[in-house]
Parts: sequence; structure tokens; C-alpha cells
Amino acid sequence: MKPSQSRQVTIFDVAEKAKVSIATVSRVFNNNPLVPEKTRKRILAIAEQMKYLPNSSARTLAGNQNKTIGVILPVIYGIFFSDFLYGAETRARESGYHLLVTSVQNNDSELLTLLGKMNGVADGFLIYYPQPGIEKLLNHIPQGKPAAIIGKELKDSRFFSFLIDNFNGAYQAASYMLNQGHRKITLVTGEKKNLDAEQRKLGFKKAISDLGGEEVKLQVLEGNFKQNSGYELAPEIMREKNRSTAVFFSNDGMALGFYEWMSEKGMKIPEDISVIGFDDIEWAALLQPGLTTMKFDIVRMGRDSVSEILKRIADAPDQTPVSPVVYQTRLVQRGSFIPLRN
Amino acid sequence: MKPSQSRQVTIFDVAEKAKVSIATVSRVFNNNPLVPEKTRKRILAIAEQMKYLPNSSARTLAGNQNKTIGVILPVIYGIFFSDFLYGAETRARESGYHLLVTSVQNNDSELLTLLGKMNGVADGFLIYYPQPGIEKLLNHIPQGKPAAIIGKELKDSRFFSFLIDNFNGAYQAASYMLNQGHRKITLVTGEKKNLDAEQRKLGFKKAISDLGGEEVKLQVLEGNFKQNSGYELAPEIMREKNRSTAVFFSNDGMALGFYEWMSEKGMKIPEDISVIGFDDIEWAALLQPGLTTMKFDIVRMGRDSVSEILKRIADAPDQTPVSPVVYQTRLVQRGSFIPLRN
DNA sequence: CTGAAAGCGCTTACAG
DNA sequence: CTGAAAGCGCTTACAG
Repeated sequence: MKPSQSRQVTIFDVAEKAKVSIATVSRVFNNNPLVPEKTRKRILAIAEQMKYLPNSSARTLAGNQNKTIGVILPVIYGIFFSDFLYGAETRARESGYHLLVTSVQNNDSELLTLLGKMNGVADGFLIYYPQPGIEKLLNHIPQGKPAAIIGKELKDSRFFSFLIDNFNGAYQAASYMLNQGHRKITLVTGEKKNLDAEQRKLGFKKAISDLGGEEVKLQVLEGNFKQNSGYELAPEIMREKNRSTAVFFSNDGMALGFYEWMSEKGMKIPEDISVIGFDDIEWAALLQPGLTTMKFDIVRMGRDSVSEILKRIADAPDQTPVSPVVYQTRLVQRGSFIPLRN
Repeated sequence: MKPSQSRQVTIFDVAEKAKVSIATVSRVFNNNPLVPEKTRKRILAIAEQMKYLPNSSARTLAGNQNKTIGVILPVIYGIFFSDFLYGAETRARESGYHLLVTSVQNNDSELLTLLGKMNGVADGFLIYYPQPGIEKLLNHIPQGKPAAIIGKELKDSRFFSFLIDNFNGAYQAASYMLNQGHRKITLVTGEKKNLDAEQRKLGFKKAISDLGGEEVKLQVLEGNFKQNSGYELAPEIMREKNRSTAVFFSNDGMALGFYEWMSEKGMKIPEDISVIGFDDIEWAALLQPGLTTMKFDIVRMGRDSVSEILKRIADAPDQTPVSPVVYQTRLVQRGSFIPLRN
């Protein structure tokens, strides 16, 4: 009386029970119109009853498209990527596709493992890996599969890029700070090896050197894009001596950590210091005061990148190189930033 | 001069170039210790040079474990699920596993499609599908694969459940409101067919009928767990006539929409009305005033459920039924709620 | 330590 | 409209 062997029920089991060949069963599950409605119904009923579910690996191996897009992100966590995924998933779903989502944390060999795991499963790739090594790694992407790359322009025409206008966004932020009279300014960067962070840093510094005069004092602190780094750098930013009047955080997450510290210490934004962030993630507007920040449309970026992948999957042979899509940033003014008062 | 055929490079290509059999190449990629280090290095080098990546579908079909857990959520979007995924992904990564994440929106046949897509790809399942039909659907989960089910207790010992203590949490919220002197109370529910929402509604109403006296006026409004439903119901909640002094939103998301409306109209929380939410998602603490809410540890739930799946994958035959893990809720007091003043 | 061969569960020309 | 058969790219006893 042992329980029935828990072997997977396969197409053979269904075929046998239905007294047809496996080819016919396969046709039913692929909506092949050659199968007459009556047969189709009968087989579907039997399959349902046997709880048959086609094995995806087998289907894919045998040459079927899998209607799956492999997505690799730095982290799955947080509103920023949540917004991105939202755009991407909604678009994929519209075309009957699904997302296979994983994350890689600054680790080249892990990226390779993941690419491998998705190899033979995903019909296309969406990769957000803002690390210097990305170019070399991309060579490992399976031939003939389209891949959208976020955040890095590549020469290889197999890929197509979606870029955030980090440089100009940060440039804009710095100009605005200068325009509003600030002369003692702090820049909080992200990690050195994060490409987005680097570009923002360069843009910011460029604006300071282009537009700031002799008298501008720029303090540069290295953060890591995470909330707690904004918190931890706060004492340094707010030290008494020669304190800046305005601070730019290279992403909103760090600004949030800073808000926490300020509120704990009973200090006021923007009275004690003006703050600008980058990203405009959802809660930037919910903070008290609202966070002035450089906005770009992350949901849209997720959406557009999947659109392009789907287009490429459909027109496989036509791999014409395209110029990257660049998402502009714009300043969103809220209460966290005020002009310098003399 | 056409470009080299973009056929996938396979294990045969590598074997040929290395002058070994495919068995040996396979062993190298499976870290089989029988292969001497020298051969191993050589083959790895050749594979690297040829950009060979094993085909996952083929590996899985041939009997390999895929080190992948299939995750099905109602939505990928928003902090609530982001937190859940964070816990789940972190835990999976610790054991060298990855998550295959997709979402299903209240659509039984889509759930089946997804289960199919993951069938033969995922070694285990993590399913959060708070819909009534879930029991029947679960029969389709491939035999012998462990599956953690969030939010629904099941008799079938193949599955193990993780539950949020919705009923008691809502009960607690209502008692607190009563204790604090409120007698005119509004309950904003989620959608009828959402199981979490239903349990919260029942718990809330039970407390009112257990503990509230004759004089308690309960207004019940149906929302849908989304931010805009809190916004849209706000006029009804804040109507002049017989206005409640306190409102319970069945999740924090709806409370957020309510905050927006209140701020637009220049009305004050908690002066004009006290507010309690449910979930304690990240920004509940960031709102102004902070949102009083029923907290439970969603990150932990993601983590624990993956842990249990991994345990089951490791001890495949031992499918002893376990009682569900229940995540208790507790009241987190912030500024959005004050006692009724006479 | 290594190779030949069966098998994983499907799809898809091909022939009828 | 339907079936027999080859093939997708791998893993794993089995034999040596």
C-alpha cells in the first residue's frame, strides 16, 4: 500500500490514456489548429484530470520559445527596482511573457552562473549590472538572444542600451544649488565601482568647476547608495565647523537615511541644511518636507526595455544597431531645498 | 562573408575541441572530483574561450537539480512584496539558490500557465495567491516538489503554510480603538475575494461586536488594497454628517492614499481623524505623522518560507505534515492615532 | 579516470 | 487530421 509513485505525469501518460500519439497531445498544448475541436476538448479533459502540466525544460529544449525574459538586477529590494520591475512586468504580461528575475551583487562569477541558469530558459535578457566588468561578461550572453543593457553604452550591435542621464542630471542639480546662492556644498557619492554613481559624481563636479567661482567649497563624501550610508555620513555633513549649506545625495535612498538622523537630532531640513536627491522614488514626495530631487521615469525605462526585447525576439534576424535610449532627468522642487539666505 | 552561424555552442563543441567525451566536459561543469585538476583546468579554459554556457533546460531535463525556487506573487510591485522578496532572495542566495519570480493577478488560468512554465524548472515553489480558488489549483503543483503556501492553511501534507495573523491583528486594532474611547469608527476593507482582506474584516468586526457596546457606530467601506482606493474613499470617510473619529485601513497602502487626500484638503491627521493601518511597510514610519499600524515581519516570512522549502528539497522523502507558521502582529504606535477627546 | 549509450520530456518536419 | 521518428543538450549509471 505505498502511495502511488510520484513520478511526473508526462505527455506519454496522457497520450496513452487518450489513445492518441504524443504528437497529438503536443499539438493540443501548442494550440495547433489542425487538431479538431472535439479531439482537443477530449484530450484537454484527460490532461486536466491527470493534472498534466507540460515540462517547460523539455519544451524549451525541443525548440519552443519559452515566453520568458531573464532579468538580472543589482538587488531586488527597494522601491527603485520595484518601480523598474513594475514597468517591465506589466509590459511583458501584455505580450504573454513572464519575467525570470534574479539579482547579482557586484560579483562577476555570479553573473555568469545566472546567465547560465537562464541560458536555454530565457528568450531575451534584461540586464542592469552597473559594474565596470560588464562588457566582457556580456560576451557570454547566448548567441542570437536579444539583450537590453541598462546603464552602459556598448558598441556591440547585439545589445541595445537604456541610459539614465546621470551626468547631466547631476550637473543640473549642482547648477541649481549654485544658482540659488549656495557656496558651501557637500556631494555624497555612491560606490566608486558603480557606474551610475561615477557619472553622477563627474557631472556634479563638472558643474561646480564650470559654474562655481573661486569661493565655492565642495566637500565630497563617499556613500554606497544605501539608506544607512546617508545616516552614517550625517554627523560628518553636519559637523559645526565650516558646515555646508546644501547637500546633494547621489540617490534618494541615502537622503532618506539623512532625514532620519536629522529628525533624531532635532535638526531641521531645509532650515539647517538644504537637500537634493536623485531618482524621485515613490516616497520622495511623502517625506516631510518633500525631497527635492532629480527625477527620471524608471517605470518607463522598465517598460521600454522590455518592449524593445520583445521587438527583437519577434524580428530575430534584424539586429540593426540602435543608438541608446537616454532617459532625461528633471528637477522636482519640493520643500527640502531653499535658496541661501544671507 | 556571412557572420558565423549563431548556433549555441554546446557540450559537443567543447568536447571536440578538448578531445574528450562529452561525459568528461559534463563532469567538469558538475564539479565531479573524479576529473583530475589538470584536465579540469584545460577544459574550463577551452570552455571559457568558446563562451560555452551549459543549457539549463537540458541540464534540468537530464535530471539535475536546478537550484531555483519558483515564486508566484499577486504583484511584484510595491514595498510590501519588495520586503517579502528581500527576505526570500537573501535566504535563497545563502544556499546557492535563485528565485524565479512572477506575478498573477487574480486569474486562475494564468496561475496554471505559470505553474506550467515553472514546471521542470523550479525545484520548489513559494506561492502567495490569496484567492479562494487556491486549493484546487494547488493540485497541479508537480508531484514531489515542495511548496510553501502563504496565507492559506491546507490539509494536504505536501504543502506547508505561512500565515499572517490577520484575524487577531485586526481584532487587536479594533480593541485598541475602542479602548481609546472611539465610538464612531470606519473600517476600510480590501477586496472581497482577497483572503487576507476577508480575515482582517472578520477580526475587526468580531472585536466590535465582542467589545463595543450598543453605542458604537461602525461604518464599513470596501477598498481594494491599493493606494488610490484610500484616496477615493476619503470624501466618504470625511463627510460632515456623522463622521467617524477613527478609521482602520486594512492595509497601509490605502492609508497612504488617505494621507494624500487629507493633505490636499488641508485636513489634519490625527486631529480631524485618527488612523490605523496594517502591515507596517517601510514608509509607514516616514509619513507625517507616522502611521500607527499593525506590524508583522514580512521580511522574516519571506526568509522562513524559503528556508523550509530548502529543507524539504534536501530531505525529499520526509514529507511530514507540519502545522502552519503564524506570524503574529503587534501594534506599532505612531502619531496618526490619538485617544478620543471629549 | 574516461567513454559509449540510454534517457530526461517535449516539438516538428515528414509521410501518409 | 495523425503518427513514427529524429533531435534538442545535457547527466549518469555502467563498463572498462
